[in-house]
Amino acid sequence: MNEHVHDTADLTKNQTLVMGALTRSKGPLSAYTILDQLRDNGFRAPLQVYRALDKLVEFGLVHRLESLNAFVACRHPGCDGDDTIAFMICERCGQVNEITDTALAARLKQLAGEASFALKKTTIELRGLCRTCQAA
Amino acid sequence: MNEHVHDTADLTKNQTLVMGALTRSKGPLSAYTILDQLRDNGFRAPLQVYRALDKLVEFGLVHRLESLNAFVACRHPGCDGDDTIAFMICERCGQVNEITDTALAARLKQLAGEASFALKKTTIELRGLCRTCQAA
DNA sequence: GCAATCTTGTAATGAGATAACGTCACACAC
DNA sequence: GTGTGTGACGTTATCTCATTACAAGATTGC
Repeated sequence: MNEHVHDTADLTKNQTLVMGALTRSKGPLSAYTILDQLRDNGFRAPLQVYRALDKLVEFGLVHRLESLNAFVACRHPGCDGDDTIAFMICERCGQVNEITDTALAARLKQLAGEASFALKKTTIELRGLCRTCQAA
Repeated sequence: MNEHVHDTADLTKNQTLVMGALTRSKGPLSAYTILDQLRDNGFRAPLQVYRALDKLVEFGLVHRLESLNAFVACRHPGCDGDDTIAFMICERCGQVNEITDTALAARLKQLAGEASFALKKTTIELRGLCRTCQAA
């Protein structure tokens, strides 16, 4: 199986529907919000959404935001398999900005190394106000 | 009200009980686990725990781990009000290591600044295996 | 005393996630 | 083409996490 699929061609029907909902959305969506949006497409139970989300996250097409219990479509321009992604989440408009930074990733890796910690997954989520929302 | 209380003297009864449960624990606890542990002390409803936790987090005595939906007592040696804390969470034994690093905090602050993002709260959680658990 | 405020207790409910079951469709060996 | 394995799908029930809403005490200041 491909390590980092960015091709929506080989997605299943449910995965395509969930991916579509996330892509259409301007911000992150909860699994239950997705479920509601897809009721007309035959979705009836949370598990249908969660199963699709699991796969999409595995493919790297979708990210999970731990601090929101929600999911976003990957908008990272050159999503080159980097798994150290920082998210800037605006608490007012809900927009999410995806950032990768080599210095940041390197420092985290070094800190883990110093503690002899075998790093598997990194979660970095910044909460605050985006540029446009600070005016209001 | 004090910005960063590290004195358990002025806690209410419920806050003291919840703090005690977290301090006794080797790892993070969920709100409902705390509830179960405090049933003998008169706790009957989740809200009693959540209210205490809210305050303890506000005081800086307790941290919330977003990726676990759980809480840990602050073990940071010189907890000097730094709000950029990274957690290393062992997925095997559940132990949590608290880390502050000025380089890391500075880089995040800079990234936020470059995006004109008004940073309010930072969540950094590293999942993996601690030194001792890698042997097994 | 008495009002203002904070903490508490309780019940009910909302929101997020998974377990356990069975079915279906497809690929591939034989 | 029959059998078998595998992966996706559907449904129900259940579990965990968190909050809303309302009432009752407790504490402080005047």
